[in-house]
Amino acid sequence: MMVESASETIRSAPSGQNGVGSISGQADGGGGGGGAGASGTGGGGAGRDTAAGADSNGEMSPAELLHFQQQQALQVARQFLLQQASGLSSPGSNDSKQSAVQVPVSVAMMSPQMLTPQQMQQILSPPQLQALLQQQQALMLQQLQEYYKKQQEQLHLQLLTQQQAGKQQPKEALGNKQLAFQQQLLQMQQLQQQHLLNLQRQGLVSLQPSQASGPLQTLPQAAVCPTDLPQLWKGEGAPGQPAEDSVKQEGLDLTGSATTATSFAAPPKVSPPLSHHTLPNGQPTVLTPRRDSSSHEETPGSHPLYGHGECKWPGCETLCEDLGQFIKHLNTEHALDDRSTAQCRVQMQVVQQLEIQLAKESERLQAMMAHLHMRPSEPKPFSQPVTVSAADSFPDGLVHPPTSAAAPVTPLRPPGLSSASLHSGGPARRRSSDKFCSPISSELAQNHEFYKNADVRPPFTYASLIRQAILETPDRQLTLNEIYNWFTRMFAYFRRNTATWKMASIPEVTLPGGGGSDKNAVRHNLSLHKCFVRVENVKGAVWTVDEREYQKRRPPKMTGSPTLVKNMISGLSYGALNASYQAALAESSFPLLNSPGMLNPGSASSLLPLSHDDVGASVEPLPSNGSSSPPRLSPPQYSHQVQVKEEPAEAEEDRRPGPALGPPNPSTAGPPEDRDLEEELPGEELS
DNA sequence: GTTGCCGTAAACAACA
DNA sequence: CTGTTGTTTACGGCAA
Repeated sequence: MMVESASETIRSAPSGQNGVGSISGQADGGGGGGGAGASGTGGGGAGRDTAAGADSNGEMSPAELLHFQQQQALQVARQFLLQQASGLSSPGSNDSKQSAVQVPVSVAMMSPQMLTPQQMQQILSPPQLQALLQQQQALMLQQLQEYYKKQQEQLHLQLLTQQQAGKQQPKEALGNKQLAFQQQLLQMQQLQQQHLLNLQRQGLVSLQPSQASGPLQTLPQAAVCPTDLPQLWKGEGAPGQPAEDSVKQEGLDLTGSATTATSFAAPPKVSPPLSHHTLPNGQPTVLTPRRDSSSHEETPGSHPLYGHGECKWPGCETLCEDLGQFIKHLNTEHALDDRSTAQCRVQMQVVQQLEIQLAKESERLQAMMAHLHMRPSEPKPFSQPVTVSAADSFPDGLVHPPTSAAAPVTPLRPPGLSSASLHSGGPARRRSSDKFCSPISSELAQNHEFYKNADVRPPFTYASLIRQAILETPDRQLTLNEIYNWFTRMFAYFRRNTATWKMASIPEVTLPGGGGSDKNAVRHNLSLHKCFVRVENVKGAVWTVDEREYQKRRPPKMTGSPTLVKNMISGLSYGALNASYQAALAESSFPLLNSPGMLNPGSASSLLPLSHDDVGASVEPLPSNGSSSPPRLSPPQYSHQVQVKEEPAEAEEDRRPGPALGPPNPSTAGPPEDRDLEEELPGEELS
């Protein structure tokens, strides 16, 4: 998995698809520099030393040489560890801050300021988290690229030297060297294990049986002990390095014999290719358990590094027909060698960096929420946690369209949106917001730019959006195609899916995440909801909105429970509402809102609709006024105009939109059904 | 556990 | 024949 995700991320990153971009963007700037610098420092230094050593090696006695080389190896490894610990290597935008992180991430993660696991979970949905991780991973990988290469060079140099110089005891030399490395790796492993454990404890990482199969699971207690190492190596299980096998076996099967370290040290060279069944489980250790979640952990016959028929080792996408073949591939191509170990290290760093980043972002989110007076642990925010991207979007309270970052897919969170409303676009989503707290019109107005540029799925239902589209037009009517256009024009999200948008029929580029035809969804909604009325126009058929019907839809909740409405409208609701809205309210000090009348559900509903465009249904009143940014009228004025204009207009227009000839709007007149609304709306509105 | 809403997918028909 | 527009049904997820 990791591999795959990494590679994917990298690929996608450039294309600028994800919102996470925001993060990455930041990271890039600072991170790049930081990372490079760090790597340079560590790797460079080591490299030099190594080189020097190699040169002089020729004249040393075998014994000396060996010793020397061992020292070098240790040094390199130490440097690496050092970097890890100090966070020097970390690239991220946060170098400066990161430097502060001198402790293993795990420790950092545990800092008090951190959100609780639950909170984190709420904030970051698995997919989002994953996306974030992937993004970060990509970044990290890139940034670590240099370091990695240097390390590689060094290692190769060493190897060459060894082979040349120590023909007599090549194996021994190698063995020693490996031993040294292994020891270092062991240390790193320990760090990592601690990490995982910490994460696990925090609930950030849920180790799945299969994933954890490795050390953590099998040898919980041993997690921190050498045993893990083997596994790390085992994965790469090299034909050339049998030791692993044995080691692995030991590690896995024998619960944790501390001896492992030694054990593998001893045999470093022989290798019984693992055939193994063990392999499947073993690998994982290394990295982020989470990522894999997508695939096969559950299947016993699966392997964390194998999925979709291909090897997921970082940078390797070799196709393997079956697990057996894959294992073979794993053992040959990703054996325990310098390259593999280096990759492991890189991966570890990636994970660590991600963890650090996650911690930071979480913290940021918390601060943001605190600032917005939102309850950190929102009532179960929506199943969709927000991508925490970032902070970027925030400071000014204005939308920061991801410009340079290329409108990353991600989610910069629209300033005005509550975390709830944002969702990263997975298939199933809940537009909770449109249920009551967010008036599309104002919301859109506020975040117009944001939605236009950020690939974020708007937190509104299709129905709401369609309605919005229609109401935005002077005539209050649109053809299907115009509606489509509106969607694509207004939302980067739909634009992105243009291909699918066009129609399912066009196989074209079916975006992976994108999925199906939103067009179909639009059509479906138009047909399905009574509130959308098709009118035969001169030009053809156009769609209009039957406001009553539309309101009728949701009100059930609102009207149904006056108390609810009341609450929402009243101060209580404020708390729940968006900070931005609140702010808007405060600013505009909309009289109506404060007026007792607002408490009355009926009045509320009447007002709402008035507000500009969407106001929909429910309790959007709040936002409607102040927030509606588009036309900058003074709140009162604006609202007034709207009211007067819209309501009546709607009533009439809806029924027979403009030129509508034979307005098939039966619904309008229908008194019985609309009672609640009709009674309330008309009267109040007009009044 | 039920219900309602929503999103998605898909089959189909009518029409240009 | 193909593509678009509409309608309808089914299914799953989620929240109340």
